[in-house]
Amino acid sequence: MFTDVGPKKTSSQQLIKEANMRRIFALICINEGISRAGIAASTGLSPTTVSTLADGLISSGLVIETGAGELATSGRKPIMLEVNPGGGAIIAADLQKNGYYLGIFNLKCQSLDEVFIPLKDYEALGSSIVENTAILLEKCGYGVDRLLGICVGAPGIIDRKKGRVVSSTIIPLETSNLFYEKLKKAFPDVTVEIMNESGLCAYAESQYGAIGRHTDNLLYIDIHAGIGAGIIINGSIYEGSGELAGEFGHISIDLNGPVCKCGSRGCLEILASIPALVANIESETDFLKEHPETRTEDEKLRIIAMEYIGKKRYSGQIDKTAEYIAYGINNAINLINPGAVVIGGKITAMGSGFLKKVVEVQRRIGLDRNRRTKIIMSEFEGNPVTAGGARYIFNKIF
Amino acid sequence: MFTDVGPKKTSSQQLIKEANMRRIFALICINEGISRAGIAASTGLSPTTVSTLADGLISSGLVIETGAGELATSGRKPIMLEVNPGGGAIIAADLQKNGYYLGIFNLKCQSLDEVFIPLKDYEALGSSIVENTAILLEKCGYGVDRLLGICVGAPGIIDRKKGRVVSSTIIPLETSNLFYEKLKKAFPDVTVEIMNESGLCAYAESQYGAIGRHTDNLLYIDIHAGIGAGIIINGSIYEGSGELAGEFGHISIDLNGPVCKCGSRGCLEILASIPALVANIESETDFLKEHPETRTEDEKLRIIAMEYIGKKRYSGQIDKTAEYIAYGINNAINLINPGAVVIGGKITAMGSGFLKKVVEVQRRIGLDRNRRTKIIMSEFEGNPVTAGGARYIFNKIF
DNA sequence: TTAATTTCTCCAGTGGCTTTATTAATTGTA
DNA sequence: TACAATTAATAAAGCCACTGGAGAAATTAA
Repeated sequence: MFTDVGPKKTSSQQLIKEANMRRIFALICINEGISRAGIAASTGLSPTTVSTLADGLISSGLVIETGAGELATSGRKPIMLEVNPGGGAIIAADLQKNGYYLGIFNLKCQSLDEVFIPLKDYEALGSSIVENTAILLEKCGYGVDRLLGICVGAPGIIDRKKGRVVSSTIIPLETSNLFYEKLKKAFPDVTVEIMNESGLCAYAESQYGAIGRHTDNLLYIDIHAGIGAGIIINGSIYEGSGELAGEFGHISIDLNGPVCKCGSRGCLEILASIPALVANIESETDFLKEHPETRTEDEKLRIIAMEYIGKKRYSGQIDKTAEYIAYGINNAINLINPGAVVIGGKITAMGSGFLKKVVEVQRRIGLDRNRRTKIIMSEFEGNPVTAGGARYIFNKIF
Repeated sequence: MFTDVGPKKTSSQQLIKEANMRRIFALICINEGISRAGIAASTGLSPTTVSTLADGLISSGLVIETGAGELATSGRKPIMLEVNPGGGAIIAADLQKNGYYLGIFNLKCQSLDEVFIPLKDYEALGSSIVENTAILLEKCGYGVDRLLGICVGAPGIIDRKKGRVVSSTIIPLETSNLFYEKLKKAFPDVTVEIMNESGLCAYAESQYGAIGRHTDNLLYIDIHAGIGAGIIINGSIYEGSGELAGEFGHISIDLNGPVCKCGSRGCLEILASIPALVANIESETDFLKEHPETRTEDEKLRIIAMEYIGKKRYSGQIDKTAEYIAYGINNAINLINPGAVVIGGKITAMGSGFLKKVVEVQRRIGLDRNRRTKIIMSEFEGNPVTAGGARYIFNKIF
């Protein structure tokens, strides 16, 4: 996007120009409405340079002039520059058990639309995304040439270099599934990334979250059937040396605890996942007697949450889960000392009572100095996977 | 060091020049003996530019020509460029209980000398370092103007911005101790950094270690009276949002375990530190009967290690310690998935038998895919704190 | 209408990099 | 020994992104 500006130049000069262009564009992104003069003052670049580069951004369609801005004192009114929302579109997918969400975002990373596409056969994932990307683009008035990137968020272990889901307990995606290649082939000039969903949630929190925005290092804990984590280090998604970081569910907090399928004992996943919580409640309370009908886990969770929030029922089991999670979080804080820990996933159905218990336990067992880390529940509006994915693509390009 | 090259220039061009100079210098550092032509081929810069910048490096004393190099085919022999070891000196301190080590390193980060300075009164730390820095510089033939930086490695919690040791159980350094200010005042043009010792050990392993060199993410576990950790993420020392990362000792692996002074239960520090190991052996074996004389912990550890390595005694307690550490390491691997975990500190006295047990347990309890992380014992020759500190300063400057 | 002020643009100049050409040094061969 | 071939390093000329100052454009206040 930034490389087709002007004729061939010597590499280093081109580099400078591109870097300055990025700086200017970033400023325009952050400040909704800023003048050329404002950019010059803020960057230290000369007004001349800013004018030249801004004109380049305008002619490439990324930026538009939005008329005269207000000025406190006298003088010529500034011409305000803003990101051109229609200048480009980003597509983000969120793979689920029986299909996927597909969202379209404008250049301001605002969600324009999001649909759920049911999938019977995951073999067809690639071609399905290709089709529905075209549909969404058309629906929102974008030509295919305006597509900037596609991000696919998936549960499980990702091999980003090969663009594959290596293993996942949730979606039936074989290692051999070539949906990444299909996307690259259909949209050759476009950035395509496969990312772990927890990482994208973490990224969404770190970019948009009221708390997350203010820290460089953040841990997002995703509690559902499994327990995963997304880690933000120095503002970027951290994936570890083998793209395996964030296996929060297999942190052990009880080496004498129950045996986990991973070979260890007392893992959080076996103690504090949603299935573990439901199983505890079923075996220790009258839940099954009161609700004898066969139900899905989601339905059970809904009932449990309702009765917990309304009548404080099952608080023994839920508090216990909170304690386990607090031990896990405290271990993570001791190791990586993030500025914030965000709890997300289905467990958020339990509401603030659950969070309160987690915080209470962590404050009790944590070192004094580690109590500064904020522990909150995700309050993200919309789908954090697609929002994080779109933002990730955006920041990768610009 | 790089800023006084030539007259005033426009900012962006100056930036490019400096960046290219750094690139060239880095290449000369890595390749012992490289020609201007070789640099041009390797960087993609033009021969002319390389010549100009190399001349700048030579005239600033950082680089020297070391005569003609060998050439396979015919043609003019290249003039080899190398780092000028005498071009600068770096001083690194390693604070201990009763004094500190002070090492001097040349521009190739090679250790020239290292001395132990006993200290009765820690109030005098700053002036003592100033004095002994001058002595070491003179001893090695450096003028004071050749000093590039000083790194002080300290146990405990560091506030790097203020240059203070915030809390340490090992050395009696009050928060009010102004040794950082003293150093800055005595050597105003010089980079001065206070760093956590575990972080510096980790850095030394990641820069020089046979295994550590090959991974971007590394965990160094320092087991002595406490258990700390140094974390390398993307090749840099990671300190967390509050400079508190690496509190490995307070990771809990048994929420029903013994109460720790931190308020939690089953922390590694209370289960697997050197004092814990010695206490276990004293209470569960005949150690005290056989060695009734009062001894220091270090002496006890020496005896235990000797008998463990020679006669496999105390292997019950030592294996248990290894198991605890393995659980801690496995938790860390699950969370941050480093390429390597290096075990250091006094526990290394136990030799390869201890390491073997740690690896065995981690391999048993770890996820298949997490068994790829290498777990090794530190085999660093010399003092990793000063070596890591010197290297840290070097990489910060260049 | 004029002065003052602020925004934006045009023009000449600076400096770091590149390309092309030249000089320097070495090997191989007649 | 002379000379071509080859590689390394330097010199000269030109390119281009940025800067600073002059000036045009637009707006407010007097």
